[in-house]
Amino acid sequence: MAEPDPPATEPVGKGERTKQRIVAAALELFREHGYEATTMRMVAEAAGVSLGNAYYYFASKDLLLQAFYREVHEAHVAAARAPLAAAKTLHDRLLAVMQCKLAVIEPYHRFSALMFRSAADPASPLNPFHPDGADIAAEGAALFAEALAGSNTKVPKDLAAELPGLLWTYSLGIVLYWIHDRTPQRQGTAKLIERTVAMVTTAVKLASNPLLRPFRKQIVALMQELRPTPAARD
Amino acid sequence: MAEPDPPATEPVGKGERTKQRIVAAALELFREHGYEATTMRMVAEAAGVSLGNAYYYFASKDLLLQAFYREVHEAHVAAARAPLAAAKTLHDRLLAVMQCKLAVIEPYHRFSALMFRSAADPASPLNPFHPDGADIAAEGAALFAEALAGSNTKVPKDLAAELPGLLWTYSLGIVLYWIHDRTPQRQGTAKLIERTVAMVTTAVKLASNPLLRPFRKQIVALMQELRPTPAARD
DNA sequence: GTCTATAACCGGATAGAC
DNA sequence: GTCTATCCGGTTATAGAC
Repeated sequence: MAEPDPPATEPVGKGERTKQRIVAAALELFREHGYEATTMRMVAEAAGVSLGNAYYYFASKDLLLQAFYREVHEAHVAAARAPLAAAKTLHDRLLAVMQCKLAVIEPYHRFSALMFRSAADPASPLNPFHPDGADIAAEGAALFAEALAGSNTKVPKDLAAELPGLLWTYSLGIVLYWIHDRTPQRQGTAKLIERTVAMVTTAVKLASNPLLRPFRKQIVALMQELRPTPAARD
Repeated sequence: MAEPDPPATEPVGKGERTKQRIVAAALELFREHGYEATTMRMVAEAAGVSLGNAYYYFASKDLLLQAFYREVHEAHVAAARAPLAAAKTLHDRLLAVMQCKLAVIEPYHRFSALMFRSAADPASPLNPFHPDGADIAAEGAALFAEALAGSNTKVPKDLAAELPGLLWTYSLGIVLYWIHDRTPQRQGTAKLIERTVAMVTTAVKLASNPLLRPFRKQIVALMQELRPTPAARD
């Protein structure tokens, strides 16, 4: 305990290890007891630090969730890799991405409800529309861009620029439904994904039809208008 | 104070008045300080009751929000009456309903953020998908049904049954955007309403087109499938 | 049995010493 | 960077008043 203990394989900053311990303890406890039932005191104890020290690293309980959020996203990207490589049609590729999402988040169903509660708060960095979460949003859209790019379905150029973002928003809606889904094995959400992916595919194919051009233009114009999100204060 | 005080004009139960006072005090404080900054102790004091007494009537702070929720809905219905009577086209009628909504909720913008935070929690009775709130959902849909009924736009029969509910969901989405809207006078949301109402109107008109029949059927089938919401436990 | 009040409890968050 | 000691506010237990 008294040795200097030089940094061997870990060139990380001083308390970086402590931070990791706290995150690990929190995720473990969240998984086991859910978000609400896990107190900061429990996290601190499990991580072997004091309550105040835990707050030194994470200014709020919500902030601990951000770590979770990122972990889930990375797991989703990883899980989707193989199915995406196998699926060729747009329908199958979208279905693969959504089904992977569902599989990845399932273990957290209980505690995701509370996570979402925080995510809906505009002041929370967990909120999908919050600037701090912009990178996660962009990465989420990127996954859908990949799903689109690998398919043989033709997408009108104007829509192609907006579609990944639209699909990411769609996936948030599915997650919202999933949170409230109390059917066994989340069958309701599974069904919903099947149905809506089919609808999305139909819609994308219809989008090339000249009849729908005005409608498509409306959507694209709206999306472009919404993009910049000037972060004026209240 | 010692008189029996027979019920003159108020046949209300004993503590009904107290309850009213608490709600009134809470709404006032919410409007002024926002939800989070308003403590139950403040509410109790403003209502002239003890903290414990406030909890006797409202088991949680969230429950006070339910009262607010209903008040807002009734104000919305009232505010929409005149504009609805004046507007003839579907576009104008939807726009009227949405603009009234926006006007009615504007004074609560600051505290609605927190309200939504609660509303997103599946366990909260504020949640739009929660059975306890089913009546509010139904009334919300009814308002859109009225907007549809009074217009001269033709809606395919299968879709007509689902459209009010769809439009109510749409309005929830607009509110979600509004909560995050930091533009002056909520211009962003106003613009969004204009744009999306135009799109919705376009979509409803297109829905009669034979080309879109399969897509329409998909939507209707999905809506019907989602309806029963069996409330199985986790 | 209906209502009201006081005194805790608990957990998120903070202040300030070391 | 880490701790201890508090604060603060939602919530609950419980005792009594009408």
